[in-house]
Amino acid sequence: MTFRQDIHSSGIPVLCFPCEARRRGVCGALDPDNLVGLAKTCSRRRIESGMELTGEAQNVDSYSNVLSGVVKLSKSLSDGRQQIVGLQFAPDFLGRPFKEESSINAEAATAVTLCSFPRAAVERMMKASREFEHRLLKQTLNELDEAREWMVTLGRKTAPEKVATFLLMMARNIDSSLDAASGSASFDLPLTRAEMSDFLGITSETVSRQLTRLRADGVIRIENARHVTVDSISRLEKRCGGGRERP
Amino acid sequence: MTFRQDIHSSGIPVLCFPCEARRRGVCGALDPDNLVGLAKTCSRRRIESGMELTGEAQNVDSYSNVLSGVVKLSKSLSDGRQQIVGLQFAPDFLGRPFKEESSINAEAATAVTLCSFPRAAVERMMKASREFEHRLLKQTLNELDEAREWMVTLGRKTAPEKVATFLLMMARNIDSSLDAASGSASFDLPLTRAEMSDFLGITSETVSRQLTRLRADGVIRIENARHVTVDSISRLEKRCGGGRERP
DNA sequence: CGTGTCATTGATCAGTTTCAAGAGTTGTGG
DNA sequence: CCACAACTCTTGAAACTGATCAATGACACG
Repeated sequence: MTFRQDIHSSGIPVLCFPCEARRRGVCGALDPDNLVGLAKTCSRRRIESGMELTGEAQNVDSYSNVLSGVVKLSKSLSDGRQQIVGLQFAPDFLGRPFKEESSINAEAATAVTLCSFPRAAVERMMKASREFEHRLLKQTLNELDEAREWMVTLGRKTAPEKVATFLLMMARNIDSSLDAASGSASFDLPLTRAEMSDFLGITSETVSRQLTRLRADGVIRIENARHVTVDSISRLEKRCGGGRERP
Repeated sequence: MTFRQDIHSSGIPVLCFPCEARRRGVCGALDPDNLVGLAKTCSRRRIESGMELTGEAQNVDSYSNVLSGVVKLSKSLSDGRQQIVGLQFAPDFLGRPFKEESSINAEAATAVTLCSFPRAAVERMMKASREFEHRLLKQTLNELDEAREWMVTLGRKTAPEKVATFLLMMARNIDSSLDAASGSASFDLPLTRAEMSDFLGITSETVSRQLTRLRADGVIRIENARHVTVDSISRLEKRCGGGRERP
């Protein structure tokens, strides 16, 4: 893979200049020098939906930034039962530092663009830039918060609430309609019914039934099984089963 | 709270010398100078079972190391449903850095000893010692792994498997019998049936029934509702519903 | 225009919850 | 030291939610 390594007048590699990971991701931690060093080793890859990025119990030889698309992280039991334990959107950092092998499965849920770095380069960067490690810590803490939030959904919510919670999460993460605070959202689901069921800890039939119910109740519109429109986010929120304690 | 601030010949505060957090926790990151600085601000506290350490949506004004006992982290929905999202054992670091207020509830599940530091002191230490932040990152990554592992239990395991998985986790964390690899374990449950149910996403009645079943099947012995003995860990493992993919 | 994958819908079934009652424990005060 | 109160735990029966099994429908692709 070849790309221009010209240095922009600001000292930032052209490849990195428009990159989301520089603004909001871990690369924002790097000064131009470090960024140039890392950019030399990186490779941009487009990955088709359904491709496996890292298998469970597989060696980790690279880390990546998610530049577009959705990556699903999953774990499975030996009898085939599967649980999706997280979704990553741009500009999340993908990979588990400080461990020889991954304990989770990473797979492209949609078409995905990654900016990948060899393991060694990331480890060098982690040593070189304190801010880099700091950002990693912050992202990890956020992921931990999200994981725990999801544990409440998995352990304590009913099937209708689970599906509503998922839709709300999607509306907040990948709403393609421009009007942010308009109270409505419209988006393509990045997951199949079966994947949603693995995320929510229910069956795909139940997911389907609950979506049908939400449509019948006028909470959502389903254009073509993949595309969903939520006219009133607040109505959807009411179906998520109450948030934090103390109103 | 007063304590001797004498400096041991090694330069390590006497209070810290025997401390588990120095050997395996975040304090191990600190050189004697930093350790002395931090020790000046710390206070050792004994907390009775059931006391709340940090409420949801409450300001975080201190961080702690868990020195003994078990701390339970939970989240709850507005209608009272509760989910325990993690347990912390010695010498875990307790608290959520970089956030004004906690989004989870921390409560002493058993009697607990803490070594608490004012927020500012920890933040100073995080700036002063790179290794300190590094250890925090490592612990956070481990907690994330554990949270995701638990998501599989919550989302994809049956009630019998959930209870077995919980017992196995306890056997590994707080086995009081000395013989480590003997294949047996004996311990006091740190949680009531109701708390176990909130951890496992089932009802306390179901927990009770499953424990009864495990006892009837000879997998565990129940001495007094709180104390459990597992004679064969491997038999217990078989009831956890299969671990990782690919045997 | 098959063929295969994914989604919907229906009917039945099983596991878990709910409701209810009783058995064990623990602590308190007479 | 015993009796009573307050819990926690166990057990049973009925009710329900969500799973399973099965058939059909929708859509994309060769």
